[in-house]
Amino acid sequence: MGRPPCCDKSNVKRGLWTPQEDAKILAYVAKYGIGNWTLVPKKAGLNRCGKSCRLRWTNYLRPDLKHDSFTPQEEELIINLHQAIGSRWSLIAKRLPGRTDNDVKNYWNTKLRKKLSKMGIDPVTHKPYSQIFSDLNHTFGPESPTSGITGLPYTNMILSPTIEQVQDNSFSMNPSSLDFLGQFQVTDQDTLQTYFSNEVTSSCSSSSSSHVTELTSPQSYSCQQSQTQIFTPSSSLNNWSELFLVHEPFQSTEPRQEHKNHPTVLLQSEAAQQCKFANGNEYKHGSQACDFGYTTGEQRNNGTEASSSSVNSFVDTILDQDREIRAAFPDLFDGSFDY
DNA sequence: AACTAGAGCAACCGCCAGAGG
DNA sequence: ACCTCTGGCGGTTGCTCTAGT
Repeated sequence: MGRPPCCDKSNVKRGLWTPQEDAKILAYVAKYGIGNWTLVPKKAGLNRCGKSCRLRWTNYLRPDLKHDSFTPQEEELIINLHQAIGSRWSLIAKRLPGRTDNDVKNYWNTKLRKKLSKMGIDPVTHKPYSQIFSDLNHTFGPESPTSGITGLPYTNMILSPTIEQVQDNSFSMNPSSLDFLGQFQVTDQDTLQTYFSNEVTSSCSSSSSSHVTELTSPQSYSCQQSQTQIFTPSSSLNNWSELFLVHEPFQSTEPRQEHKNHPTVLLQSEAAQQCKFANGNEYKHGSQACDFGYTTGEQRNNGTEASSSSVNSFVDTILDQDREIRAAFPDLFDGSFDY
């Protein structure tokens, strides 16, 4: 019944490969080509699991692999593709000749994720942290039955980490954490505006004068509007869906109501703030250009009506983004892509 | 010089879909 | 039809190296 096991897993070598073992794999492939990996250990004289041999070949020994560092163009492509299709590393790697899914995954986990976090962008959702906090304000804010701060003037009060938490990186963005809500304080928006305006100002001004082509700092993004706020907490959401799962029950039953006498902080800027890579390419998330933060009610009145992400359902948002993703990367989808 | 923390990366783990027996 | 394996994949671990103290 069934196939025999490929190897005795308790009796195979594990750990790092030696040059001698690599040579055996290379010799085997040169002689027999790529085929049944379960036969490789036996034919090549290796005391390794066939699966391990395959991994060694695909991730390291393949002659077409690049072993040099990632270029800025590759970085940008990874970020764009990750935004489009998530952590489908094999698909992303197929767009990067000479790179494996393991390479791309490692590079993302060690470099790009931190880089985006430092730039005030959540690497999971590719949304600016400010928008996430803004969304949270509408989830746990005055209109939420769980808020506990009802009765406070709505205009300037927002939920936020404390300045100290941001400064010492002790703030956790994991909504599943027991301490998650406890980290928030009710903060006067003006205070935060003052605190973060310096950061935003320097970011915008230096980006406009910078000619660097590598994504090395927040200065690599430029923002074309000035009234934005960037949060840079120490870590990102572990899982964006967790936030929606928390968020959805409160917003799905009834549309969010705005207090006419207290214009609210908008969730998204309708005049989509253009965020660009230093090389001039735009960085977009979802269906709108990258939005670093709030606009005020006054701005809203001067522009078009805001489209709050909490007004649209999560599913609608996903479907909208899906359409754009398919348009941007048509060859990544064969028509059978499902959520 | 010794120690520590963090970064980088190779390798492993566990799951899944499809295929073989 | 059922069971088990293979190949592929994403997530995670743990080792090595390096920079900082």
